[in-house]
Amino acid sequence: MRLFWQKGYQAAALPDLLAAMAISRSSLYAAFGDKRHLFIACLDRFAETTREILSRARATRPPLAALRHFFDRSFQADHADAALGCLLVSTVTELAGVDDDLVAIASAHLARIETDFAACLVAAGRPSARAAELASFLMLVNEGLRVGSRRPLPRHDHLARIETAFALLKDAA
Amino acid sequence: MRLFWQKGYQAAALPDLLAAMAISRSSLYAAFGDKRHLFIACLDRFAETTREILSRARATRPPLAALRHFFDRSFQADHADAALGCLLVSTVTELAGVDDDLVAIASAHLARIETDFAACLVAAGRPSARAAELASFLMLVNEGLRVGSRRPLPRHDHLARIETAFALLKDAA
DNA sequence: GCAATTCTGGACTGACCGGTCCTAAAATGC
DNA sequence: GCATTTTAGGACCGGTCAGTCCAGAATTGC
Repeated sequence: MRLFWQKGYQAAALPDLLAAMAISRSSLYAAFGDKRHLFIACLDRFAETTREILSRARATRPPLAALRHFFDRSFQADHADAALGCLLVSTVTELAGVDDDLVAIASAHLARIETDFAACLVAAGRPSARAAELASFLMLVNEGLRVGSRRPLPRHDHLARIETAFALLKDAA
Repeated sequence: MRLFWQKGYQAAALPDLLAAMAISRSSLYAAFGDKRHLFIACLDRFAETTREILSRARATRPPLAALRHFFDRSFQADHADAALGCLLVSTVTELAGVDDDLVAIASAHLARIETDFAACLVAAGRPSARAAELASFLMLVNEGLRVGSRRPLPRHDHLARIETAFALLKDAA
């Protein structure tokens, strides 16, 4: 999963995947069928762990703080995956027009995450229509941040972007 | 350029490119050297035409309306390129970790566009520090919208996202 | 209208891709 | 501890990739 995350679907070659998984070709094909189905399994797993980040944050924080934590977490100094962005977002941009079925899967996962955002906002007292609108905006911010995190910008810029986005959100909410 | 825009760098195969350009292999190699340099030429051209959209809008509109037009334009009903997103954004996500030199080129173009945003905001009376901050936010919105436009969502959702983002921006500005 | 030059088309190459297959090793059941 | 079943390893396959090359067509200069 990490290799797909770093390199994208197309650029992750089978020999690299095998080395990363420390198994042989036939084992991979026996377990997953082909590269594409392995990738789908990675998309599912990525979405699951991503949603867990938010749900775990909600267990220990008020709803809005949990949301903020969700965005901050990826950019913490000790976080090695900060520059990798989001596998789902990268998949959408890499494979749109190339493999639209995979894009549909990734997009559906993003939609579920957006629903989680909305649930968070409802828990924070927003009416459901407004929560949906703001959740859509948060997903927009998420997509933008994940693209931005793959750009060679100073770390401070990334953090400032989150800060500005949440400042605007706070003013409006 | 349109083919790279639709399919991305890796998935745009040379035979497809030749067909789209209606020239032969040797002509392409004589003119551009290789696929990679052709792609760089496309990145430059894309950035140039993108910046012209904003500069032309500024010639006939007040600064903030020009900015809004820049974002609206891509999603107009008659616009065939609406679902293609942004070649620079797609390049960043597709090639980060694969060809970081190309990512640096695309990222530098995005930075120039962000500077154009900031100039717009300064012309609208914002102090330069605030203009830079909001321009960074607009670039975040741009990156998010261009990702989103490659997702199979109803057209209305895309328009609503622009609406929400600008509503938040207006409240804060 | 001829000759020198430039440009074009398409066959060709080596490399690498994803996927298959067969053999050998390991694990399991008894 | 042996026989059977399951799993792993790596050689092998056709296909496609980006890039090269040469012969023939078009263009240019005069």
